[in-house]
Amino acid sequence: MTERTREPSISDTPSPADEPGPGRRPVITRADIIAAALNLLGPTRSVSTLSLREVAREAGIAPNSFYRHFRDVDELAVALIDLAGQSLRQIIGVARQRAGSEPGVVQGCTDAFMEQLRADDRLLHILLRESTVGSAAFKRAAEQQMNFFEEELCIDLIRLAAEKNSGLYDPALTAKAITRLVFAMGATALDMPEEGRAELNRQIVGMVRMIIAGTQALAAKTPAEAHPS
Amino acid sequence: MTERTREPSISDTPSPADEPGPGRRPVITRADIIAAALNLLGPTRSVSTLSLREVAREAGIAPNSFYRHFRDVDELAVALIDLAGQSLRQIIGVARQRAGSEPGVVQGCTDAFMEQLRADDRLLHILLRESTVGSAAFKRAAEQQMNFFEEELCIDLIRLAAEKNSGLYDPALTAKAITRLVFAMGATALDMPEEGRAELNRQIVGMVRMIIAGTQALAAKTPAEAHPS
DNA sequence: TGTACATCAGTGAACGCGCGTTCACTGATGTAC
DNA sequence: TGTACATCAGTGAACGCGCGTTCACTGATGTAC
Repeated sequence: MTERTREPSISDTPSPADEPGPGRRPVITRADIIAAALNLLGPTRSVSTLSLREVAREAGIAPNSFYRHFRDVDELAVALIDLAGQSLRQIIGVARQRAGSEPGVVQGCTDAFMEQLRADDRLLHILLRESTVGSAAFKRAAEQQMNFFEEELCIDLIRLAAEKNSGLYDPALTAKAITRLVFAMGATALDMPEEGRAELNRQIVGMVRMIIAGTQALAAKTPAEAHPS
Repeated sequence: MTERTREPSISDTPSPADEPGPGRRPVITRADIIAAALNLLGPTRSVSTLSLREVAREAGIAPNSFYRHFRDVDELAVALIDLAGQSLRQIIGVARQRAGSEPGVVQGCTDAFMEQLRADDRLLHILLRESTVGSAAFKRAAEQQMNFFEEELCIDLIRLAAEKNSGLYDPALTAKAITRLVFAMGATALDMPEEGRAELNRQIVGMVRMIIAGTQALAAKTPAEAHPS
C-alpha cells in the first residue's frame, strides 16, 4: 500500500555489492529485506519480536535465503537502528531550518519533529521502542542516537539563548529534559489515531515552552552559573 | 462461564480462596505465580515475552496447572499491571508525606519516587515497558495508571501553588510533563548500575524544578489564565 | 567468436526445540450421613 | 464415630505449530581462454 521511498544509507548495500565479482547476481538486496522488516513493525511490534521466517516471508524469499544478507536477525536489527538514527539526524536538520524562519521557534521545531515522526513513523518507532525493550546492545545503540540528538539540541539552545541574551540554567540538562519529554510524548503520538495528534502537538509545544521558561527563570536566579560545562 | 468479566480487580487472592468449598486445597496460589512471573522480569523482559511454560517452570508447577489460576498469560499480565498500579499509588502516598515535611518539596518527592522505584523495580518496570510495547489492551491499562498518577500530581501542584501564592500556567499540562519526564528518566534508571542513580536523581530534580519554574514564569506572564480547566 | 568453468544467490527438505493447549487421570481434602 | 462420596488442584503424555538453523542442491551469471 504505502510504498516508502528508501533513502540511501550506510548499511543499505554493503561490501558484497561494491565489487560484483563472478557468480549469480542478487535479485534481492539488504534494502529489500530491511523494507520488509519495516513493513512488519507496527505500534505493538518491536524489532526483538520479528522472526527471521516472518521477515523472509514478507520479503518473498525462503527463510534460509535470509542468511545470504544478514548473519542473523540481530544484524538486521542493528541495521534498522542505524537507519532510524539517520532519520533522527534528518529531523535535527529540518528543525534547524525551521528555527530561523518561523515566528515561534518552539512551534516550528515541534512541528518539524512531529511531521518527521509521522513520515518515518516505522523507523522512529524503532528507536523509541528499542530503547525501553530489547537487548542491552539495542538499548545502547538507541540511547546513543538519542544522546546525539540531545547534544545537537544543546548546541542550538546555547546559540539561541546567546542571541536573545537570556541565560540557561543548565544547557545540557535542559536539552536532556526536552529530548526525553519530546520522545516520550512522540511515542504516545505514534499509537494515536490521526485526530488526537494536533492536541498532542499543542501539548508538546506547551511543555517545551515551560522547560525553556524554567531554565531561563532559574538562570536569572543564579546568573553566575549560566553555562556550566 | 462464557460471561467472564475482565474487570481488573484486586487480584492478589481471588474468589477461589474466599470460600474454600469441597475438594483438594490449592498448594500454589495466584500470588505464587505472579511472584514467579516477577522473578523472570528483568531489564530486557517485557510481560509480553513471558511464556506460560516459563512461568510455570519458575513457579514449580506443570505447564497445564497454570490454567487452574489464570485463563491465559494475558490474564496474568493484567494482574501484573494491576499490581504495578497499586505500587504506583503507594508512591503517590509516600511522596505526599514527604512533600510536607522536607525542606525541598521537589527533592523529597523525587527521592521518594526513586526509592520506591528501586524497591518495587520489577513491578514498575511493567508499567514503563508495557506502555510502549505490548498489546493495545496492556498499553491502555498502563496508560490509565499513569494518568491516575498525573491527576494526583495535578491536584498537589494546584494545592502547593495556592499555598505559595504562585500561579501555574496550565496545571494539567504541567503535571503531564512532570509525569512523563519522571517516568522516562525512571525507566533509564532501572537499566542502570547502582552508581549512576545518584546522578540521575540529581538530574530529575533539576528537570522538575525547571518545569515548575517555567509554569510559574509563564503564569506570571498571563495571570488571567492561571488555572484553566 | 563460442565454450567450459567457477562463483554464489536462492531453494526445498529436514532437524530438533519450545511453545500453547487438550485430554483423561490421580489423589488429596472436604462434606454428608 | 467411621465411611462413602464429591470436588477439584495438579499431572503426564500428547498434539500441531512456528521457529532458527543445516544441508546438499540448482541454476543464473560472470570470467577465462
